[in-house]
Amino acid sequence: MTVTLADVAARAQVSPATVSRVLNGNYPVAASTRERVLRAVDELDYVLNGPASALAAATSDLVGILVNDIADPFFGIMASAIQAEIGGPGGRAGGERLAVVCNTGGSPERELTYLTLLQRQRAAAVVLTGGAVEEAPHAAAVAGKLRKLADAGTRVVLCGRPPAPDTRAVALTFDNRGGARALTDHLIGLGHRRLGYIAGPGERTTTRHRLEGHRAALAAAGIEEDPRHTVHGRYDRRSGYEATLELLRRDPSLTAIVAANDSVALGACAALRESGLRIPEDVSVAGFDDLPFSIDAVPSLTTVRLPLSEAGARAGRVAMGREEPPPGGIASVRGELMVRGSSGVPRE
Amino acid sequence: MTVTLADVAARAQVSPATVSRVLNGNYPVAASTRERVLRAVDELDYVLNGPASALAAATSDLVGILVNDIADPFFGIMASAIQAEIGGPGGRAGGERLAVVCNTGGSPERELTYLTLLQRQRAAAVVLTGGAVEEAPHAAAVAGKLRKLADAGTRVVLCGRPPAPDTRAVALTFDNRGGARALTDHLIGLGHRRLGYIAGPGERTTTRHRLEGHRAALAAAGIEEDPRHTVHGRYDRRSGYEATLELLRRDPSLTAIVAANDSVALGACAALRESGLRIPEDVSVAGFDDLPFSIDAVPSLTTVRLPLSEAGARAGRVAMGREEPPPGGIASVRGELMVRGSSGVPRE
DNA sequence: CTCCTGGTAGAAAGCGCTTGCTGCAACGCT
DNA sequence: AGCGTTGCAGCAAGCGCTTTCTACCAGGAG
Repeated sequence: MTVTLADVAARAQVSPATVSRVLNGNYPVAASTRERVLRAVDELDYVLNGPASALAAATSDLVGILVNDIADPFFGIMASAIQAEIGGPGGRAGGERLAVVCNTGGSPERELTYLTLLQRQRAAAVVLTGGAVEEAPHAAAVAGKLRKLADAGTRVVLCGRPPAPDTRAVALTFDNRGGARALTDHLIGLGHRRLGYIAGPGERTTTRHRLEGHRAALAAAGIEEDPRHTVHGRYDRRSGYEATLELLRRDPSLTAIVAANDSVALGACAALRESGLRIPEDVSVAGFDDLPFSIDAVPSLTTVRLPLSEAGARAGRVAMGREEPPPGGIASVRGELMVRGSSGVPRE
Repeated sequence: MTVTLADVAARAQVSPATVSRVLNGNYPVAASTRERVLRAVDELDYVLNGPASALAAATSDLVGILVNDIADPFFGIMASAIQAEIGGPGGRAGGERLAVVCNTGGSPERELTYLTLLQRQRAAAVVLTGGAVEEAPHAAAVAGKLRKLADAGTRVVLCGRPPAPDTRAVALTFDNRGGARALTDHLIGLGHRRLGYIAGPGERTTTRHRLEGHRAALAAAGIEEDPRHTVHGRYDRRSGYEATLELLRRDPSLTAIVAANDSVALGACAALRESGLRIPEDVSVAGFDDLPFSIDAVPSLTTVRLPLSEAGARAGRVAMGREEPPPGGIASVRGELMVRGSSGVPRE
């Protein structure tokens, strides 16, 4: 039923070996022969059998991209950039690779299972994006998998994710701590003293790093930290909305709210507005990531811009072996403070 | 180096066939034997070789999801929903399938190449999302591929995409025309007579359908169409911004702007605001899709809600053969008009 | 005119898994 | 007791491709 290499070979009057070589182009084949083969391929509408090829060659052209939440533009933008470099079809690289993005939904188990699935497929490379879960057993399990993948020849790259020790994985990490520090410094510089902080899920590295940066800024300014001023939630709008109401309940005198990311910040804005508070006159708001919609918020969001596309592209190139990994396999990518309309001098 | 089925078999003192059957669970194996095998698998840390298995079984557990732009939440949300149903790891289905999303970037060639790649991998199913390109040769090429995929046993589902005749592909189509009609009807009902329309790229089905709905509403209200009132652009914020300035230049007396989608609408809002026009007092704005951020716009966006998640989930189930396809293989999914703050009675 | 070399093509041995078929106990029936 | 069942396990033949090794053909050198 389906056309095989042998069929093409028969039609072109050559051996299967020759057809394979023409298709892979890694062995000298006379021009006339090549042409004949190519014609046969065309006439028969032959499509290579990926699994068979992967089995025989012991490698596949699959590249996995793991993301925590594909519905979140943060990951969408990164995935898009990574994938553009991987090649996928149309990428600049000649070798067509199937860049596939896998949605872990932030679940450690899923992450592991996807890694296994990718290992099973003998993926050529794997890029893990976004923060990791810090729970020890899981971190160890992931590290183990990554090590095995690397052993099997799969290139592993972490993008926007902290380095994984002892894994030979290249890490392009975002300087969340530094970005958060700069952001809160900015707010403090404006005169704010009572700042609420809406953090992400407690077990994620991203959450911890941003929170640490925030606290470092407070400490540096001699502002004592009030435990009531920090609330944990998810990385979404809804969470920001609810957390803001909670913060306001705990301390109505807050003059600024720092959110874990832009989506959360948007939710915070909505909650403030509904509470009759003006932004930034009554309360300043700050986000993180600088996703495209942040500039359209009213007022536009003060935030920390993360070079998602650039980092993704670089990760993609490294994964393809088209760019040298950074020295030591680790690079820290800095964010840039974007001061916009949502932050201002506090009232009183 | 790597552990194979045979190694596991040796360790468990059974034949490779038995190990395979334990792993696939589609053949009776005595409990004691099964347990022994499972233990060996565990001890050896065995990982099935996907390609080999796919080759032997002539099917793989790959499911492809094609999207036009993975950085766009419209697709992210759908992909997420589809994938949750496909299973991926953690899905409700037992059989672990690797749901992979492929980013075509809206390019017809890439779409085709991805389809070939998926065909090459002998994918179990393929879900194509979003509008299609209408150019005849390309449409034919895609239809041909889909037919071949179907012939090879791959289930093909279209989600938010018009039916592909003669392809046996199941289509869950959004009623873009109806939604657009309702939206413009709403605006006309408020008293608007001079409406600008920012359309998407001309060659996409989505663009055409939404535009048709809009025009149908105008015609029904006896409003003559002014060619100056329609501008084409891309489906992004930037495009909305520029198109709005252009519309305003062409006819400063417009009282409403209907955008191809929410992102475009956001851009339109920004342009209006910068032009010193109030929304909706001076100009009403309407979007399409009802993406999460639409409600956070100020004022919140009047738009047409498309059940992205629901449709995606359904598409995923159909792709898995877990739900009956709609009668005739085609279902039209309706949108719901969401009237919010960005639309109001025109001035004067 | 033979020998060697460089350039191509073919033969064939797998890659690791699935599965149809066969084999063989143990069992229950008449 | 004899024989058909039933339940499980193994054998072995591929699945379609890659790749090593061998074979061959020219042509130039000796």
